[in-house]
This record gives sequence, C-alpha cells and structure tokens, in this order.
Amino acid sequence: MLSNSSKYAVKAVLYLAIHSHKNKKIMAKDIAESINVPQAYLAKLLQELSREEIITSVKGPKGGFYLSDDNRNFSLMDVVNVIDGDKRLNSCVLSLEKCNAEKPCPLHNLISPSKSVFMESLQKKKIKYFSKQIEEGSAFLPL
Amino acid sequence: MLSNSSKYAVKAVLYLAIHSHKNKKIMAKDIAESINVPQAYLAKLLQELSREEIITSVKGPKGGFYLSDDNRNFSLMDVVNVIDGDKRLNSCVLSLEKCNAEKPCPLHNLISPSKSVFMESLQKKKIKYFSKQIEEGSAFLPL
DNA sequence: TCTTAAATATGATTTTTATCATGTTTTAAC
DNA sequence: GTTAAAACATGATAAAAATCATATTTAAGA
Ligand code: FES
Ligand code: FES
Repeated sequence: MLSNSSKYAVKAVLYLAIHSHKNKKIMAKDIAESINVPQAYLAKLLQELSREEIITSVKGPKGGFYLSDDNRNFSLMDVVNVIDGDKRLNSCVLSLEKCNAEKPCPLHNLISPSKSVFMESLQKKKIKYFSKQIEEGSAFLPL
Repeated sequence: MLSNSSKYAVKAVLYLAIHSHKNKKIMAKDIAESINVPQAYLAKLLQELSREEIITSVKGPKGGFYLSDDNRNFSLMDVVNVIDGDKRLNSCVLSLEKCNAEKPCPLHNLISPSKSVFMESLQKKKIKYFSKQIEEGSAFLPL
C-alpha cells in the first residue's frame, strides 16, 4: 500500500502540522525522535518534501522545518506522491497491469469501491483536516 | 498490502481453481508461464502452499499440482496467510503498532471500514466463489 | 529394474528498500 | 569576519525481498 518511506513522511508532515509554525521551526533530529523514525533517513525524506515545497525549510542556526499556511493546503496524497510516485497507490491488488473496471481482477470488486473512497479522501482532505482531527483528540499520532 | 509473493500465490491458486482437477494436474512450469510469474520462484511458493495443504501435489512423471474439493474450501486469506503471515494485512496503514479503534491513527477512519469489508470477504469467500466469478466472465485473471 | 519426469529441499545471487555516514552550503549570532 | 548550527547533497552499507540454480526424492512407464 504505502512504502515505509511515505509512512514516515506522512507522520512527519502531520507532526509538523501540529507542532510547527512560521516562528516555531523544528529540526529533523527532533521530528525523527518524536515520531520514532531513524534520523538520517527522515532527514532525506524531509529534503525531498522541501524540494517539492510540500514543507518549508530554513537553513542555518535557528533553522529547521515548518508548515506554512500554503503547505497546509496540500493533501496527504501529495506527500505520498512525492515519496512513492503516483503509480503505487493506483495499482491493482494483484498487480494485473492496470486496475480498471472493464477488466477487473477477481479481487477488484471486493476492494475497489472502498479503495476509491480512501484515495479520494486522501486526495481531497487537506493536511489541515488531519491536524484538526488530532487536536480534537479523535485521532492519534505517536508510536 | 499484499507482498509480491502472495499476489503470485493467489494468482496461481486461482489459476489452478479454474484449470486443474483431480485428474488434470498442472506442472509448476506451466502455471508460471500462464500467469506470468518466474518459474523457480513460483515453484517455491507452490511448495509452501502444498506443505500447508492449501493445494495438492503429486510427484514424479505425470505429476503436478491441482486443487482437490477440500482445497477449494479454503479462502484466499488462507493463501495469503501462508505466504505473508497473518500480521501483514492486520497492520495499521501508518504502522502505528496496532490498528485499533481505541487509538486510531489519523488515517484509520478513512480506511478501516473499507479494509474490514475487504478482509472479511477475503476470509469468508471460498476459492470456489472466485473461480465461479472468473468462469462467469465477471472477473479476469491473466496479466 | 532402469530411465525419466515431476515435485521438493536448500542455498546462492540479484535487486530493491531501508538505513547510515560524511562532506558542503547557508545563515544567525557574536 | 569567524564560528557554529542547521539543512542539503551524495554516496556507502545493511537488510529484506525477489529471483535463480542445483542437487535430491518420488513415482510412472518402458
Ligand atoms: S483490477 Fe485488480 S484491483 Fe482493480
Ligand atoms: S490505527 Fe492506523 S489504520 Fe488503524
């Protein structure tokens, strides 16, 4: 479904959504510790996200990562696409070339409706939505 | 979601469900070719399934694999469990220890209902069900 | 009984994914 | 300007997954 890498990326972005701010940057090391992900590995992922402007970074002392208001309007699908590419989630459960309703694999009807719903939410709901969920206590983040 | 290996295994089992019979055994090599999976790799998977008695094998000349009536009463979940173990499908999308409703991750509510449905069907529907689908032309198998 | 065709067992290799390490650039603070 | 703290870039290593290779066992058929 999601690679380990994009799981890490999603967790990091959500962490930033809750804890960071334009004038409260957080360094890679601290994020990594908080979300239980290897530091150097996460650093690399954060760089990719920053390069694609999904998150914002500031170099030098007092620097770090944070989510701007613009950043918060991205969807988690955007995060996943940066890390995993856009084919992974779209593929058939049995990897039969393309997942399509015209030539469905035997599992297609079992999973496709629900998966579509999932992917649409992931696409449509902005990062803001999820941070609100967490702040309201209806969803949880740490390990 | 599913490992490559269990995708192969599922495809092979479904192939056997449609094409094999007590007196129509099929060798690993032929199955592999038909479902587009590397021969030696599939052979190994078939051996695991055979060892767990999800499929039936006969050694020696004129031997091969087939699905007995008993075999056809297994579910695809059984197939997946033999290959991937039973934790993989049960895990949280974000890999937050355990997926449970009490402490749901931010994606839990998005995916869990649909995933439950999927897993239940995978558990409850027998191999027979899927082969019927394919025979009726409402689902497709090859590449 | 001998040969041969199949599964089975075991392990080696390759590829992919995840992880670690090290040097370079930027910039705030002194 | 010098120092130091951060991101950034690049590549090396390790672990896991997928793939390949080879020798052994079983049983049909001549
Ligand atoms: S064709 Fe397999 S999931 Fe859609
Ligand atoms: S807790 Fe993450 S999917 Fe259930």
